[in-house]
Amino acid sequence: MKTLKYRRPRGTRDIIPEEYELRERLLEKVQKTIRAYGYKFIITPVFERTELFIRSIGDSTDIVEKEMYTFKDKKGRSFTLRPEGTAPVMRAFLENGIVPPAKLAYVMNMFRAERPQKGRLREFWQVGVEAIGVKDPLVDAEVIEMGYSILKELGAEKLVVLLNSIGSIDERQAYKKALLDYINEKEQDGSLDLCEDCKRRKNKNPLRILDCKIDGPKLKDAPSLTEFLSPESLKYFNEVKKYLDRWKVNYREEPRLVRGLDYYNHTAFEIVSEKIGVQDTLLGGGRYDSLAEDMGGPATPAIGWAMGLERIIDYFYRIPIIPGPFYFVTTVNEFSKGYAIGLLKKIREWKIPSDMTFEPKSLKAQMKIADRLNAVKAVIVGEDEIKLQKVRVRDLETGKEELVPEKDLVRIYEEYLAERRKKGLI
RNA sequence: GUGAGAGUAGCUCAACUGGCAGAGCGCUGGACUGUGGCUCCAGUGGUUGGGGGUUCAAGUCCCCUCUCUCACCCCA
Repeated sequence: MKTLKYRRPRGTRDIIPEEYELRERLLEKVQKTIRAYGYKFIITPVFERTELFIRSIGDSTDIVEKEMYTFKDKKGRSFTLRPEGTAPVMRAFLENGIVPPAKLAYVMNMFRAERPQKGRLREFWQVGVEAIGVKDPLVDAEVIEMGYSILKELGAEKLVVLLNSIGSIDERQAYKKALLDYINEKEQDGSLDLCEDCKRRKNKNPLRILDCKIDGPKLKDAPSLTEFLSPESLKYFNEVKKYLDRWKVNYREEPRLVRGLDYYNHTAFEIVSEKIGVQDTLLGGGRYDSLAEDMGGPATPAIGWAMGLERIIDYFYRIPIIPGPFYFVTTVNEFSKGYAIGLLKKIREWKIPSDMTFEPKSLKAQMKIADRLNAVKAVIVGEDEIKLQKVRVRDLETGKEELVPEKDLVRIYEEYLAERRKKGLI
């Protein structure tokens, strides 16, 4: 390849027409469903005060420690390209005085400076929902069920909801301490030697040690998080499951499922597809009842999830054929071309997608372009047609031609639309 | 951030142990002077990702760098 001067930054993607079209369709479907559950869409700024993310996500999380795109403005204030949507949406909810209960949804791009791999980019798009202001097992179940339904509608296969309750912050704190005590004790009597990763996890996120491929199995008789949940937490969790059963959501309890971000409590979940590779989480979320208060707002319970658009697109969507102009106007010489540009303008005033070539080209070459663009009809304007005050309309699929007066172009277009509608193609 | 593999025409990929950079598809034109898709013919196409080194000679070997892929960490 010729060496270009500029290439896109690592881990980013250009959304070229094929993928753009595909996204539009996919998002249309997703947004329709989300609205059916009573959500309203919002957009927040791409960057926020760095502090917002550090305080809400947690300063010892990977996101904050090594993945944020942070920069300073001219006055030395620190800003960060959003690495996730929940904190900004909650901030917007509070700042705009939106009245709870509120169901907010978004389609926004996120930025994390990770090493890219399949299904993991530095700039990526998420569809997310946040149900703010209600604490009831029904909401938890509804949010999860909606995510599950959306993925199913999109054609994702072998879906499983992984479900857990990580308790209140206090309960989790108590458990963390018990787990660490247990581990420290075993390390001291020499019966346990943690791997390098887990030594690091001890300080950062000890709950993850249970999930470690090396050390996890060694901790079979460690205390379990469930033992530390209060009767209320357990009851709440059981009710969530009850509703999920009722709505026939395929879930599996996953006691080792924990959330990386600090603001989560109680219900935590992921939806994975067992059909795809290592990055199999299509959607992840949980409850975060203390976030609003942490940000200086009134105590407001909330729950939500985010879904990675690229992962869906990569695995479940095929490239669609992009529709071209409806009419492609072709000419045979300079005279007919002069006539045709007038006709083209008229067609466009009728708001019918249309185009033609301006460079002098043979009719054959023009037809070829029409075909390549996926045009529906070629409109041939030749001297014979002009003499008859008509145009020749050639159907590019069937090859059938008809000689009609100009204004029939509107009728032909409308008939085509009606036909497509009848077939449910629009 | 750690580890491994890869990068050759617009795209998909060839080129034996270092020895003239190729094919298919695409694109342009023609066969068919006003008719696309099928077929046939011709043409177009490259600093072999970039930089440096070894060598008579480097796509091929060595070093650096960029990007992609896979895995780890972690996550959507």
